[in-house]
Amino acid sequence: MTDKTADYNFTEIEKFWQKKWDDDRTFHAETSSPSPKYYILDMFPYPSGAGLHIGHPEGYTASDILARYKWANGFNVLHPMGWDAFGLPAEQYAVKTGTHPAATTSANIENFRKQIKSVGFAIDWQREINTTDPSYFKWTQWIFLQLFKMGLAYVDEKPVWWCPKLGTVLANEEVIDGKSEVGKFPVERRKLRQWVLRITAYADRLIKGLGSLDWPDSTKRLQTNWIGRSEGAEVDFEVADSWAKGQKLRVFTTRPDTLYGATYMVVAPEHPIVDKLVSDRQKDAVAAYRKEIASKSDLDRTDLAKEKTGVFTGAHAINPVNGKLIPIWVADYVLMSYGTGAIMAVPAHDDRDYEFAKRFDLPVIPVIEKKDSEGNPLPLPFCSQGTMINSEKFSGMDSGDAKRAIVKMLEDKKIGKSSVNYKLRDWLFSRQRYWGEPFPILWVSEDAYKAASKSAVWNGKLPAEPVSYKDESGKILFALPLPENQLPLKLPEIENYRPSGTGESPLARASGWLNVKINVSTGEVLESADSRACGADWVEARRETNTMPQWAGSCWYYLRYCDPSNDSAPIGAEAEAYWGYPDFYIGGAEHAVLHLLYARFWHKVLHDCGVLSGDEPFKRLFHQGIILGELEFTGYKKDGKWIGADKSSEAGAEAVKLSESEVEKSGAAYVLKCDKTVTVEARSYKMSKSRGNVVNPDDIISKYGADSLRLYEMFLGPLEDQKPWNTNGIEGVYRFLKKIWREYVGKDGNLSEKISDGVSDDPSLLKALNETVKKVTSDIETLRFNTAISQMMIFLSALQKAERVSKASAEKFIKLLAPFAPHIAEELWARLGNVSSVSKAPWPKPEESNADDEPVKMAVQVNGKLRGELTAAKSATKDEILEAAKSLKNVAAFIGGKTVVREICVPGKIVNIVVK
RNA sequence: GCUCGGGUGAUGGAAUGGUAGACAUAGCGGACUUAAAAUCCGCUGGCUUAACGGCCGUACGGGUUCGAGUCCCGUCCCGAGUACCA
Repeated sequence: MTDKTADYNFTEIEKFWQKKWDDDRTFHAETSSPSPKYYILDMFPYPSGAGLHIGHPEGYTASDILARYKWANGFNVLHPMGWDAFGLPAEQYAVKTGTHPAATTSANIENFRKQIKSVGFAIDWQREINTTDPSYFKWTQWIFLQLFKMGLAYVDEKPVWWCPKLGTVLANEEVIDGKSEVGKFPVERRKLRQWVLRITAYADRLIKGLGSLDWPDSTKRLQTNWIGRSEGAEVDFEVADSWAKGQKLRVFTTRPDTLYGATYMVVAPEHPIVDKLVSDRQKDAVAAYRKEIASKSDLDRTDLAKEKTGVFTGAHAINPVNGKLIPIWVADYVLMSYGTGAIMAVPAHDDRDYEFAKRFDLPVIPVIEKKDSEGNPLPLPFCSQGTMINSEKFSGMDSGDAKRAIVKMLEDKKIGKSSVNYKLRDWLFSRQRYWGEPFPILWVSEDAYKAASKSAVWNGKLPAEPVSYKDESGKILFALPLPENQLPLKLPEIENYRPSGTGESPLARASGWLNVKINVSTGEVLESADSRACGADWVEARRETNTMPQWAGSCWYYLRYCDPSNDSAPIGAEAEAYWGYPDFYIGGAEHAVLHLLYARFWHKVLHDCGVLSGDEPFKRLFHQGIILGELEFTGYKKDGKWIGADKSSEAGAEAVKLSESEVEKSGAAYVLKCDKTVTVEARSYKMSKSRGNVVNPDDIISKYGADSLRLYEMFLGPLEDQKPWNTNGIEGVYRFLKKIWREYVGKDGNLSEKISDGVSDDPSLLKALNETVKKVTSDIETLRFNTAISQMMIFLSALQKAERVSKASAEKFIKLLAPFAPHIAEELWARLGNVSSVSKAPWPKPEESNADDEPVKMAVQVNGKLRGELTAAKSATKDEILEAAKSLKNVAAFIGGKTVVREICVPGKIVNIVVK
């Protein structure tokens, strides 16, 4: 313990115990432990230059409470921390200042580690990891090679989001409303050679796997929608016109039951078949339309979505079910990237087709009928199920049955088949940046690739289909994986971190690193200029200049914590067998689709290639809600109407005068006790630098201590809710801690005289303590920390009122407090005479009371309205309780002169007497 | 538009269908103090009553129930996600 000061000197206490936990490695988890394991994972932070945000300690405190609670329950707990340290900010800083991103990163990590330690988390710092450490990204690269080998990584020249300002491409997920997620810069479409991961091959498994997971429903739904599986059919339509005889137009539809209602077809402007379809007469119009669309960014295309556009090709298709001729149009509301890039349009039963048909005066034929609750037919268009009409032999059928019947007919006639489509696209995996993991790939000629494929070095390391592309000079280059013994492939030192602007990363400027020779029999790599690289086996090779996106390192970090220094595998078999995967994973909901989907994908891949035994990484997931800034004044309302938007508003001048003194006095804008008809409106916003409402955890810790910060963040409200910060509110938990201190520590600094061995506690104190043990235990299990803290506050009031307390009870309470406020708990635990850490002391068990004569309070209602209250023994019979209830003065008054029709008595809860 | 989530005192929030507002903040009053801070005690949803008590009250309108903040139907408002995915 610290020196026996009489005051609650939180700064000294917290420093002392943080150092002791560090020195003693109190929270180090051994893989060889005989105890049951519990693995608690936080989403690791990006160590930004801005330092710890007030939101970080929220999730970390929650997981820390759980970790400490599990330690106290005899578990061997893995609660690690690490750094997701590749990323754009450090690189942008490098572009500006020339500082190496590694230097920025390591300084930021230092700062983050210091800040996180100052909150007093029970973290196993022996297992700290850093995604930018070569011993870590060696395995990120190794995993990429597994993906490559399995044919799940390929290159593709395709339109991608290019951000000129950032000089890089971005993933779909990183583009929000036509702007980059980072920096909010405009983006455009560009065709570039990119690495892509075949996540779509896992689409079904990624949906199915969700079923067994203990995740928030909303997150499961988000992922399911993101993958966007839809079942339907592919149908071939023959083109009727002479100039396009024999052409077939294949469409995807989820509603084959509406086939008889198809009155026209639409192909995407980019669809290659358009050239073949277009008639001479429509040639110019179609060309003009396609040009117009091509010049538009996707943002414009979406913006124009209000009014549908399109143009007739001049061609017609034959509806395969009824032989009718229907016109084929080109329109940008059909996307080339989904389905087949062509649709059959059924305006009667699709909103978009209906809108288009109305605009261009195309026929609308209803083929399904449905009536509302009053028996009136639903107006067109409606997209639900119903009874088939206008559909020849299918008329009269239920549309769901017709769907199956029509698909079967199409399959029999071989003009269609059932089919599944996904919204999910393959994962664009390369970035034109410096500060990321380099791809362990060399580009070589076809001959070199063939030679290498015969060598034992690459035996079983190459994909079934070689990955290749044609460079600007027309030469075809093949992707040859770097032999595993040459990992990690480190980044070269360069002077200029600016993107090359041509679509290549700054790595393209590191010519010594870039251009190498590789020995196709031994796999050795040397710089091009190296004189040792001579002989027939040595061939020219160029390294891949792209780097991996930031997601790569975070896709598997949870595995590395289990075995952080293993240099022969990403995770060893023993570590995997013992730790398995996180029992509990907590982090923000903003990662609901990206990180959490990518990590699941990699996990399944690693399972498939035999590295892992399990198929899903995160069995139990929880999202903490974000902490918003303090409530801010937004304006005044009078009789429900806005009378002033801000303090200076003239319209609200009178109201401002009325309330300003109150506002001044309380120092908070949202207090109103003025004119009753005037309300002050306030709301809270996300914390941001520009708004100036950022709360720095360091300031809170120096003013109130880490224990207060932890307690307050947990007391703020339910963990999963968004909630506003309120610096005033922290006074409450700070007072709570000071009160505890005063109950335990006397004025002389010794243990309070109130606490002594050998006294027996007052029954009411014992009861309060027992209730607190129960409530705190169950609330930790269910992560309801706010009510657990309330309960401890209730116990403290009981303790303050008691004249004496036994040492045993005093210790019990400290054990309950320890996960929440570990520093003060350790200090008081030590002052109570204990030598080892309170964090390892066994968790208190509630004592079940058997006393039948224990009095319980019950409410008494007459006709459902509360009329009185009574106290009865726990063992009292219903009759006894009812009699007591009826004899209550107020109850008697309400039932007097009336007939009792029913009596409800729930012992221990409530009595309700129904009278007439 | 669609899909979720949510509307409870001045504020953050409590309430397995069973005494609405626990706990805390802010406020008011009091004790201690030369004073302030700190600390302790009391009050604090609205209306009504001298008081006991009564009436109303969980966004709004209905319903189920002995009993509804909680369950069901409809409406309004706020927040999040998503968007021509055929």
